[in-house]
Amino acid sequence: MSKNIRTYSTNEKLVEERRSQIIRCAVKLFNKKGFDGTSMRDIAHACKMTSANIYNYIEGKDDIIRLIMEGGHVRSYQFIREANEGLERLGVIEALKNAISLFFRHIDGARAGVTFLYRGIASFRDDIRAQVLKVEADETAVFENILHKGCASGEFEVNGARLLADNIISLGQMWAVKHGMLGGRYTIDEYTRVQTNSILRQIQLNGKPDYYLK
Amino acid sequence: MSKNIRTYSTNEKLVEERRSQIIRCAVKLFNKKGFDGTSMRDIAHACKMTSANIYNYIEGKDDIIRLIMEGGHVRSYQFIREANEGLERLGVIEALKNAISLFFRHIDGARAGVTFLYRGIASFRDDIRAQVLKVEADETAVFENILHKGCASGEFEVNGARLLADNIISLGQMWAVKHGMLGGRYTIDEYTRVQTNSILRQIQLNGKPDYYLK
Amino acid sequence: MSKNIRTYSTNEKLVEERRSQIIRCAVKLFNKKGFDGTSMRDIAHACKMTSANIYNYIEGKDDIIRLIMEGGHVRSYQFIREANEGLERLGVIEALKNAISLFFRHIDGARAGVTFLYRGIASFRDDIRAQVLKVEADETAVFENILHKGCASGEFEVNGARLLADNIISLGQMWAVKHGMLGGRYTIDEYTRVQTNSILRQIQLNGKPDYYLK
Amino acid sequence: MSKNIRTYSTNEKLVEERRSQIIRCAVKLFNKKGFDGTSMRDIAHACKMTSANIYNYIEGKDDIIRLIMEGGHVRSYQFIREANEGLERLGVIEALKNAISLFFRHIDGARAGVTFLYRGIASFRDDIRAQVLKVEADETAVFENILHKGCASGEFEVNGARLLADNIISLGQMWAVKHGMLGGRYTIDEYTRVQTNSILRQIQLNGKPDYYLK
DNA sequence: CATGAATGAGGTTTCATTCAT
DNA sequence: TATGAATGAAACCTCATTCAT
Repeated sequence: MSKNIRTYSTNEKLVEERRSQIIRCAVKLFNKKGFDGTSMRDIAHACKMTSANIYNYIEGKDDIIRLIMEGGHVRSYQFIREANEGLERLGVIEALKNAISLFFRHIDGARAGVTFLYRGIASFRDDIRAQVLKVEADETAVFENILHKGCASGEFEVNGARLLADNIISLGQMWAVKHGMLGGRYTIDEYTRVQTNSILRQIQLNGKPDYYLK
Repeated sequence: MSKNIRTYSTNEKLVEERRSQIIRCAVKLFNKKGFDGTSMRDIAHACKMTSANIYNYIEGKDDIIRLIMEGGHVRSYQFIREANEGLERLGVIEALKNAISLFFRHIDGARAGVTFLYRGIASFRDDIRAQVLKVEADETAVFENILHKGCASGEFEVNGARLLADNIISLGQMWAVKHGMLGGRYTIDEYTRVQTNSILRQIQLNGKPDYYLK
Repeated sequence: MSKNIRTYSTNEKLVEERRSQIIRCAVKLFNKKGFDGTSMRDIAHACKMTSANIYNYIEGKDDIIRLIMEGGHVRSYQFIREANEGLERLGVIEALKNAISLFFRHIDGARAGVTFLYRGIASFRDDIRAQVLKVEADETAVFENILHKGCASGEFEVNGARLLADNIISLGQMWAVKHGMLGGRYTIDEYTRVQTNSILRQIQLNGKPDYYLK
Repeated sequence: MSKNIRTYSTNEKLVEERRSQIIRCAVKLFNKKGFDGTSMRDIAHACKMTSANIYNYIEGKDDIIRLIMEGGHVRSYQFIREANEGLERLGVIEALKNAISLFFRHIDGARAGVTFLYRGIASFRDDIRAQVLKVEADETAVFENILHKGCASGEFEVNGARLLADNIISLGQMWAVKHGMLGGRYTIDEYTRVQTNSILRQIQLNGKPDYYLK
């Protein structure tokens, strides 16, 4: 439970439960109608509470953004941890494939939140925006790191590791943001496989162009 | 001038001028605070009119979205025309490079509008959303078409032409949406060159992996 | 309580109470300054609510017209029922006198509402206007019916029953609309008696011109 | 031309012409949408002027009410003059019939204006309302006067001459206000004849109940 | 004389939030 | 803990009116 948001309840369990209820409903509505286009009444209605009651669990509408963000960050850092762990365990090629898979699955599990953060970021308050960007940078660093390591070992040949890392992140976000279109054509696993192939092609494994493709 | 939006002015020149003024200011504000988070007063203040006067040139706030969209579409279809023209004139590889370059420059010339449309699309009214998606689909088709042609002639080897086309579009949008970050690291020309290389690598020109890279 | 108008309150009693409060104040203001000349703030001020709170009980300003109308219609149909009942019980002459008396008292009990509806009718939305006219037609039919019956039985001699019925209705409305002038000269009972005499004189009871006058 | 309303024009002819144009259009709109529901733009549009230009001929929107009223008064006093003249020339019965006929035709010739004044009167400024009521009182006095004279000479037997006079006025106004309904059933001449008969029946010409009916 | 552009004031309505219960 | 009533502030938009041309 975020300790930084005022509560009138002392029952942590309940606070947790209500907040997740609020966030779940709010995110959906925000994605449909925008943050300012969604009223507290809308949210209250969607999560079967009264709007007055919502204020027992958050201080104000803006807190919902923070909660969504924090939820996303927990997942993000879990992804980062697991990906880095993989890098220790596996060779760079496998580590990259592993990281991509983890990342895309992480995104897929939080599509609504990712979409909201991605779309809304420009209009968030400065401190919130900074935090979101920080996490995105940390995620990007995971990939950049793997790419650098691959280059150092001669296994990859990349020019512009940072940008390729950015691209990978964007492909993930694209899955969330454009899911309306993509979701009809691919499952997350197919999407992961095809995009992984494309990425691997870009790291220019001369002479062994296809062995890594399943 | 969009003939479909009510005006109380009869001076076409002025209407054009005021509308572009309105749009220019509005887009910036929308990107900063979101559509619903931006008030007509904000816009009026930004473009040094009274909010009452704005209503001499548009019917309502929603029209601003339409105007932004229409402006974007004119540019989009110009890109489509030029890219298709290139495809007739040039070989597929050059045609692809040409299309990418045109597309990225098109995006760069309308970054604010693209960002707004891209971010806000989910919350637009159905008819507007449909139009925006239609144009995006037409843009995507340009790339898909080139890729198919290259595959047919044996010059490309792509699996998943449609998705690669989607990716290219997304890379363009990324330049607009993440310009805050990317703009500091690359000029549009550098960005174009690096991404073009990455894309070309993905079309798997076996045996001639680098001749096309400048 | 009108079930067709949106409320954010769940307390029916309160809704009833607030709505009647709103209507009572609104009608007075409408008659003084016209519908469009009266602002929601005016109304709110008059009934000691905030204008925002009014919207907990009605959907919009137009609903006030509907509520006024519906209140009037309940009374109108009560008059119609009672008058028709009288026609079954009494001879035509007594039935006519009874109906006039009932009608005038009905009008007197809702003077403000009648005045508003009568004056404003031309500018109401089509559906509302149609309803008001329908009720007025039903009221007129009551008198026309009595007059026809009297003619059939030979007790009355009227040429133009329908117009005489219209006239009776108008005399009633006149009591409401011109009450500023008439109210100083007559009580409703006096007004009723004098007008009843005039009406009875018009039905031409040959040979017995005065026996029915008290 | 009303000398009391500011003009920027010195061409009396033009002022007269423009004002009558304005009034003619405004009255129609007022009756359809109410005074406050009609915008200057509406009026300007209806009389093919610009709203700015209207202000060359009147000081403000309220002046239109005054102009309508003044136009009506000219006609009213013409009616009063002619009716009184008739009373000198004719016997009371003929004078009454003459006055009714004149009055109804007067109303018919200015239906829109009468309707507007009748409906709007309650919301006019005090001085305007006073003037309208004054004229109505003068009109009423014409009939009251005839009725008194007829009673004095023994030709009439009326109890409540003033109220009967009021009724006659109301019947005339009814022709204007309810013309939508009545106009379909009667011409003004038929309406006049039937109502005249009804009125004459009320003055109780014992023994000669019908000789005056055509 | 007539016009089009412009605006301050004010209209209706919504909303985030509070508070007594 | 949860609720329903209430509200100040602000949103979009319209209008009567002015003024330079």
